[in-house]
Amino acid sequence: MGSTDKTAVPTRVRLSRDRVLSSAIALADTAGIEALTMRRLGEDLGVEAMSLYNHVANKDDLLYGMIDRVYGEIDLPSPDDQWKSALRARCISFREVLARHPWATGLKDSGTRPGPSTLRHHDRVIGILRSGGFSLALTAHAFSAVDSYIFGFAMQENSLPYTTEDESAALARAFLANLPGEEYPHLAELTTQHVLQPGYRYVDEFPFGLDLILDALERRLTGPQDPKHNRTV
Amino acid sequence: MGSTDKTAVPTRVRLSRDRVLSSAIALADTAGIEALTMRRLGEDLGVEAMSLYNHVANKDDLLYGMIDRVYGEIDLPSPDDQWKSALRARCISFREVLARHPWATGLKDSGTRPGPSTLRHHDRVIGILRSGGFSLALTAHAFSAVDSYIFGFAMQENSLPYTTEDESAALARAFLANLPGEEYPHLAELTTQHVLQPGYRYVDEFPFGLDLILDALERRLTGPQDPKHNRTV
DNA sequence: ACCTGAACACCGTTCAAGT
DNA sequence: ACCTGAACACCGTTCAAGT
Repeated sequence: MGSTDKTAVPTRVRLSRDRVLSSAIALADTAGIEALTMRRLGEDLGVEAMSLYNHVANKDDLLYGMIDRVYGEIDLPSPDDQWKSALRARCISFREVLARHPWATGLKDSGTRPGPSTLRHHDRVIGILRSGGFSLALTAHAFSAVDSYIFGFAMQENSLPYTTEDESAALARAFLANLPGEEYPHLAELTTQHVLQPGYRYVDEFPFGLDLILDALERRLTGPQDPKHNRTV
Repeated sequence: MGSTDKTAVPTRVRLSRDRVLSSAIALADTAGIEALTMRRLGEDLGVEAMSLYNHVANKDDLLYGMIDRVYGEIDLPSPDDQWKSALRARCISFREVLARHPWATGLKDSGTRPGPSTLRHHDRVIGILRSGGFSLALTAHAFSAVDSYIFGFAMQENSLPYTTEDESAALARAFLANLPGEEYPHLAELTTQHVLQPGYRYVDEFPFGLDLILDALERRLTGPQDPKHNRTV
């Protein structure tokens, strides 16, 4: 329509890998990963599904690209900061990113084909620990422990069937109503006396476990050497 | 063939929800969760896909049933055991179960519709912590921290592209060959100097993080009260 | 070089029909 | 009560054809 092109054809933004990835992430964020189909993604971009294959090799490649974008969103702490506060900030940012992109939590492809943002991120985290005095073995231990916790927490958080606090309470109440309390007394007690108390939000559990791990790592680092776990290289 | 039935029709084992679940788990274990389709599952059971709908409501219901079976496989420690060793044994069993059924790790449905085995398991874990002297708040903290770690570890373990130690080394070597080492020096160092050292297996990282968390929980339990995290009910 | 239409081999699920 | 065949509305992906 109002195009000043000499051809009367409406100017169309060219497709690109970047645009495909951005649109795919937006779609997965808003409609869920199961809504991300090549046909629907093409529709969102005003293009036939088959055109996407000019910019991504296949759907797996698309998912790899999306995952690398997610890693790129995590705040990269400066390597000059003190290891504990730097790592803590990075972990908090990581969880927020995974909450923003729930579909990314279960995607197991990050390990197989890490993209440039993923590699940069990993290198920085390792560097922070090494600068903080961690041996190679303790660095591997720490990285594994911390990221396992974050991934697992995000997964549990995402698997909760509610989003708002009100919904949460309503569902916990419904859950409790169906629960044979005499059969599961401890579960019933924890639900009524703790989870259903005003102000409870599962996400608030995150810092407890994170600080538990970080404090324990600090103790392993500065305290007496544990020959079982903290052998030097 | 050799049937002693009065009808000459070969006796066929009747379908049942139990048989459907067992067959589905076996299929997912051996061929991967993406191979678990209603048609393929029907084939394995010698039946048309549509017959399955007489025993499961739909595919989601099938997955719920499978998840509950998985929870049923976790060793339930006796509630009379000391909390730390009981919880530790349960965590080790849990990780083993998830390694046996990798498809169960990413399934987020456990929280939404817990089955009887899942409820029994949760009730027992909560009971062990409560008997060990954990407040309700600390019980919730501990449960979340420990299970986040286990789920996340299993996810990372399952996302590794190899299974045997030799494969692992070969792939790490290939990874390293493609890695621009000057761009990611810390990642390159950790890979060559630690991961590629003989005898390294990622699964061996598990007890480090687990004991890190359990020791820290014990300290929170017996040590000076932390008003931020360990408030009583 | 990039986009498209038709086609292929799949999905989960429904429904009426069989026994 | 349980099983089936055909059908529906989807998938990811290929391939030759268009521009």
